[in-house]
Amino acid sequence: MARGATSSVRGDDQEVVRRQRSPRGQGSRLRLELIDAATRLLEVSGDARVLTLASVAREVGIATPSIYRHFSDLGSLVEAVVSDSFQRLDDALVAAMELAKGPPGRLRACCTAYCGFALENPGQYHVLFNAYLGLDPDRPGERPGERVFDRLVGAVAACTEAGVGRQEAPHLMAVHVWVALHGIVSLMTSRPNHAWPPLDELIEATLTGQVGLHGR
Amino acid sequence: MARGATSSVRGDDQEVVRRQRSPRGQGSRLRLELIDAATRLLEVSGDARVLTLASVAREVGIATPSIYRHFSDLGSLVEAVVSDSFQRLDDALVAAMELAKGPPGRLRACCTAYCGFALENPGQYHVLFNAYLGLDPDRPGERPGERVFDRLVGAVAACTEAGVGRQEAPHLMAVHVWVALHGIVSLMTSRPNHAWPPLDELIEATLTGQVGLHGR
DNA sequence: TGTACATCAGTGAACGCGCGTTCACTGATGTAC
DNA sequence: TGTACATCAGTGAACGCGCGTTCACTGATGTAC
Repeated sequence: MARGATSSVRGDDQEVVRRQRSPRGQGSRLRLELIDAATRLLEVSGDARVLTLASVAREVGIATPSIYRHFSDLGSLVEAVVSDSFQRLDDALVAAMELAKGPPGRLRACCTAYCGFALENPGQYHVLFNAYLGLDPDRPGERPGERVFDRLVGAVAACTEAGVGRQEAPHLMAVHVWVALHGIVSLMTSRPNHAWPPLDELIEATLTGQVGLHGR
Repeated sequence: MARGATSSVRGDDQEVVRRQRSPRGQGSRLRLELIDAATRLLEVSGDARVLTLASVAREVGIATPSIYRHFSDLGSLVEAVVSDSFQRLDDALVAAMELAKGPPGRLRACCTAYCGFALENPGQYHVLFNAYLGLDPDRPGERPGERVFDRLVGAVAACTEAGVGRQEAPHLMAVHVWVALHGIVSLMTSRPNHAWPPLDELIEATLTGQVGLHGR
């Protein structure tokens, strides 16, 4: 029986030592490893409600109770994962926009990066934007992902200010773009067998139809 | 201890007899009750993976093993619920279109009914269209909800044939409309605190931008 | 009309499993003296 | 330089719970004779 042993063997023949203990001052290393492991598991399941402390511990290679040193419960671990994921999504949008030129180019880059993140990390994206995050809907200011939406508003507004595209309320046009992008990535993920047009055509149709952008 | 008793009392003072047994030939009544109960529970959770046989049995008021008389496992119960829900969504679309006049009116009615179903039954809608239905993505022809999409294609095609709206491939325009509608209802459900424009404006913006329909 | 019997719809008890949570603990390592 | 000790990072055992699944069963009711 491998239980209680200090090492185990994985199917791929790689010996996995039961995770080396962090050196003295660096107990918070495990914290980061826990977030990483939970992120990987959520990427597979796409829902925080099926995540268990036991599975996270297994993924990291520690005993389940060790998690309590770093997180008071599963909820706060998930919270950490979610805020981390939102940050990486936002970073991806900012990085993509920095590389692009001109307001329409930056809006296009923003949309492409948004879809890219969602399609490369469908599970994480689903955790971030599905309805069952376990948020308190009554808590005021409880609007996770609002910063991401604001990037979109900013990118649309820059077009409007530059006289490119339709001269309508940027906030409203951004809503139209957001729902379209969300619909694109959600359905492409959940219906992979559907006959989808190429992603950039879907994005372009959205920008044309909702912001009045034309051509690339 | 109430366990094993033949009745229990609900909080609302209503005595609930532990469900009356079906008369002889009508054992399949429980089958329908199970589907109903599972539908209610899925409406709350929005994910088939957190549904349990025990919770369904509790909801109906029977012993858990009784479910096995009607469904071999949780999966086949969920399958029944899903196919039932898809049917009701499709029925809703057809009914709405029958009441409307003219191709653009029928397309609008179809979109409105689609969103109506999703916003009135967000949990069910989420079960139907999220990625984690547990479908085998490799099984050919495994495209649940395709019939619903085809309604949209038909409604768009009718407009095109009548010379209303943009003269482009109906199938492609229907894809654009579908992703937009899905995005609208998914995000409105998951971000109820967001400052959403009225639903019909969102739908109208989609029909204008993607099908070239103007005015109501 | 009466009765034995088959069938039907559903139950109760039991089992093993994975989980969350608690508790006292271990054992390596840095540090004070 | 040596050593006692505190601290830090993480463990193992135990518990109760809800779950899925099995099994032999119960008891009402329709039916054959």
